[in-house]
Amino acid sequence: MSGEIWSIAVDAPLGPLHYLVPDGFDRSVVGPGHSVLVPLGKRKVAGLMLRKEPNAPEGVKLKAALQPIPERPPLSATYLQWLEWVSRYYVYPLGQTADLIFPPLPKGGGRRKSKKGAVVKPSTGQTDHSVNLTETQQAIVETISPVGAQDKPEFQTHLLFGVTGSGKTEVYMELIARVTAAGKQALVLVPEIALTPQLIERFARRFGDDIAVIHSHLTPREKTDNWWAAVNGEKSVLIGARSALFCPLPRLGIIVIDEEHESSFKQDESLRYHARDSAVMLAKLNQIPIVLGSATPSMESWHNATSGRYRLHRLPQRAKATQLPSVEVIDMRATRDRDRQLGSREDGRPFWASQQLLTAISETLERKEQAALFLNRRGIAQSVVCPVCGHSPDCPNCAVALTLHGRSDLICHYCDYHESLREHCSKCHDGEPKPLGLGTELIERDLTRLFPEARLLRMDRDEIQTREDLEHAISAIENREIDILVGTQMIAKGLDFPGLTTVGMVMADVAFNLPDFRASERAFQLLTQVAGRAGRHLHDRAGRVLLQTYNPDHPSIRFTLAHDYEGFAAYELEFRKPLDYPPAGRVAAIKFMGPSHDETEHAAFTVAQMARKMVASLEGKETEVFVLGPAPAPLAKLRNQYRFQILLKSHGPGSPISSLCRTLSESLAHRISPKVKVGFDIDALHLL
DNA sequence: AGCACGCCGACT
DNA sequence: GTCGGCGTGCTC
Repeated sequence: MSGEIWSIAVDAPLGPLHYLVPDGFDRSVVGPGHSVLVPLGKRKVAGLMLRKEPNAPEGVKLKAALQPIPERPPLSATYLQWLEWVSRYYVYPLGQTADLIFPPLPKGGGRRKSKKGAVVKPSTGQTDHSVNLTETQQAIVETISPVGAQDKPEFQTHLLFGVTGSGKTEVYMELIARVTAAGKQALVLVPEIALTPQLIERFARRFGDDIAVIHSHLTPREKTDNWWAAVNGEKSVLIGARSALFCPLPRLGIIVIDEEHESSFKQDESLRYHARDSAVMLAKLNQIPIVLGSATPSMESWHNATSGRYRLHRLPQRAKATQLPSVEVIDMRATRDRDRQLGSREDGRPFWASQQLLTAISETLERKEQAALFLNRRGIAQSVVCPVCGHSPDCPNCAVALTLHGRSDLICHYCDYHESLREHCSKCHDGEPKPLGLGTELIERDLTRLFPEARLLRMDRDEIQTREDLEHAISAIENREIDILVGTQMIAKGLDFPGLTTVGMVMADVAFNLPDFRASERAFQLLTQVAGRAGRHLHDRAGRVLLQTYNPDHPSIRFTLAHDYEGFAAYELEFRKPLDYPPAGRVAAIKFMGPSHDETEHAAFTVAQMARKMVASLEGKETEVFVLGPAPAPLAKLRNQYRFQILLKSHGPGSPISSLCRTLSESLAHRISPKVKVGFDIDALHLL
């Protein structure tokens, strides 16, 4: 059989393989970026054609490609190049990386009684094209995308820095309008949790049904329909969570990443890509602008913006005439000491609540406004502890304590293992286990007692499990059917309720007491975000935010109090620099997972040794790289899998770590037990 | 990742 | 005897 030899990326954890594309193949479907079905061993898998090769590697008998895959549209050279970058940089097989770019189902297959074309519920009234930008907003739009520039666009990363309510979305929409008017498409990525009906409705008011939406709560069919609507150019605006980045848009003209600091843009399994960073590369390859927006930019983006790599745009204050909320710090050490002196709390006040917080809630209720209490932990108690022997029941599958829910349900927050709380300690059979710590459920229970007349709603993963749950909750709050809201992260992000004027952070310490170098950054972001929920629609006065903490002097608290992001960033960057933490240096984690503790640990030691040897041989030639560990992962055991990790840290910029990991992954094949799974986490977000 | 092959234990 | 467990090895 005669034909051309092509290297083809196959859907398997392998590098590209060579295949014969027979002469009889339809020439119109042969070329880089086209998908073909190829034989691999005894099975048939999808393959992506990369390039024509002059000859086959020695000692292999070429197989012939079987047939084209019409359900997979051909990828442009740009998307192909981008996929190759993603695959190389994040050290993940190209064929499996490429698999993410195609829809979950074939086009139109299994046609159902679906509302044809109704990709987005058309918004109620008319679309509203009236534009009322402030002068600052207008100036920013002009700088990023002057009228007419859509025809000769240039690559530039813009950081749009502005507090909640400063009007970032208006800027996005005006930029997008210019791009779509020029016949191009816009990609908008938002964190999954922020992809609310309200947000979609906002875009729908401006762009009508020229919108496609992709998020994880769609059925595969809906996802496929939206995917095609964007890929065949029917829709000009694609709004989606992280994975929408992999939707190959034919006329991409601008990318927007809202809340760019959100850690959910990083996928933390299989292909561990960062959607923001990968999007910047996609924009660069397309030579188009990309806009990152945040009220609390990541240290990486802030560093890039202040060093001139990105262009910084400030939206100074709230666009409407509302004030920033007033933030008060409540030193819980004083509350605790007073409680101890009194011996007991005769007023029935729960240990987690200061008098100031309870008073603020009462006042809010009297004004018929809404209050929200935030705590980043579900359940009644963090754990239960035996007062006699100190034992806490822990999960048999994971290395964590069980969390108390309700009266007597002990639940593992990682694998969902359940057991009942025994009356007596299962270890010493003597003491009666007592709850330790607190969670949203306890707060709700105490509030029910303290404010019996108030209507309470708890929003956390136990209560809100589906998108419908979320929508119901949101509309209940909007319709003022709720007086006090208690919740986790879920209520901190993107929600905007006119009646919400008072926000309490029950224990700010939960965020920054984690032993991770990003803990301060995350705490500052969270505190600022939570604070931003209060009084967004008040005109006569400021909303009120109360932060309860045992560390009132912590920098995250101090700078939140002063609404001073830039001060915080300067402080934080100065702290990281001497330690080579990002953005001063780069980090990566090599993760090991296996059913046997010893084998997993051994594999990690073997790879660490290989890495050290490689680093030594690079000495002087490249940027310095440090190999740390291996050490047990923060969650040393998860779902009966033991976990170890090696950390790599490099001094200065550049990406020697990624290429080091690539070399490692190629030479690692037969040197460690096949039972141990190895994953590379380039630019890892969670080190500890 | 699949899917083979292959070498051991325990079942009608 | 052979059915089936999963260790090991390969896929152009």
